[in-house]
Amino acid sequence: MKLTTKGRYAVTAMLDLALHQDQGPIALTDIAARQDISLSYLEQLFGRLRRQGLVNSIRGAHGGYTIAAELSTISVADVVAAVNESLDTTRCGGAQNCHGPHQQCLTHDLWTDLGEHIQRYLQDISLAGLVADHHAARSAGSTVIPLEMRRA
Amino acid sequence: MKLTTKGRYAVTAMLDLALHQDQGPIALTDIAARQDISLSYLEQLFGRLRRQGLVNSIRGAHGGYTIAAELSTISVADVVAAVNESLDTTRCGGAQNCHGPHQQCLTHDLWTDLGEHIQRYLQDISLAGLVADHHAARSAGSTVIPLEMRRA
DNA sequence: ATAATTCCGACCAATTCACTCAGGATTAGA
DNA sequence: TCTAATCCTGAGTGAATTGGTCGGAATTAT
Repeated sequence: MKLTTKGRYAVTAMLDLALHQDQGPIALTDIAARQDISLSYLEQLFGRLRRQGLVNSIRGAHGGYTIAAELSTISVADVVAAVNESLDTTRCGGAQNCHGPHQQCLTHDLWTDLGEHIQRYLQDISLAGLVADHHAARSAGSTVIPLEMRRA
Repeated sequence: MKLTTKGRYAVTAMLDLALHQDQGPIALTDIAARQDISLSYLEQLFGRLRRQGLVNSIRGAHGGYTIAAELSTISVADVVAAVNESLDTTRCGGAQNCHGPHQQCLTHDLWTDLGEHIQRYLQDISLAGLVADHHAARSAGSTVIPLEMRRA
């Protein structure tokens, strides 16, 4: 589970798509404009998202992308994994390279445990959850200012 | 909190150092041989660890490195942070770049929350804990074979 | 003196990130 | 049928990072 801005771009774009999915297929140019991400880069990311089955594409004029499943069934972990493609975790596949006095095995366990920890964390957050959070923040913003926004 | 093999090398080396600290200053050549890490690379890593105050160095013949504090007070997070040096987290420092409809703010919170999550996880694991785990695994190995080792 | 070390800085190949560019394929609408 | 919008593909690019290598200087025990 690699954590870079690449994954964050993908999640941001998927969230944008989820928030506008009632308007039919959404073109990448719209997402690029709203989220300030380069169109060509979005095309790369959505190529992977499509190949992983997270989105459907409609080509041609008035085409665009739609989300391919229920928002509650797509987790942030799915999106990140889709664009990263090689969650090689520890590059010491299995028991390999854990020679001699088992010292490398110990840190090996440490990192794999951490990896699973992160995986679980991101697996428990679905697009539906992000959408709900967003709407809650928006509606709360009109009456009560959320804690996180008071400082800024 | 960046998670690469660089941090894992550092933690592995620090654990090796902790396991041999009763033998006085440990030379990097020893750690390099035991852990199969390039000596020059270890020199880079220990340069940072020293500048961060995690280890002490003794120069000259029979020199080497010692751990600069109680093993229980040094966490894995400390070691990883020491060699990574720039935990820029989100590169959108604070409220910057979170414009318009707060959509970027939402994913921003998501990633900062995750970062804190990982930070807490690694902060709770000390070198003393790793050493204890290692000794537990070793002593258990002499009588009962641990589950992870039955397959290999 | 000599050998063992830490230190330091330069350099390097491979990879990844974030992005650009050019163009082809497909389709709705005029 | 033409045109514009859009997806799709692949190639290339500059900057940064990783994981080193190399050469040599400084320090110190023997």
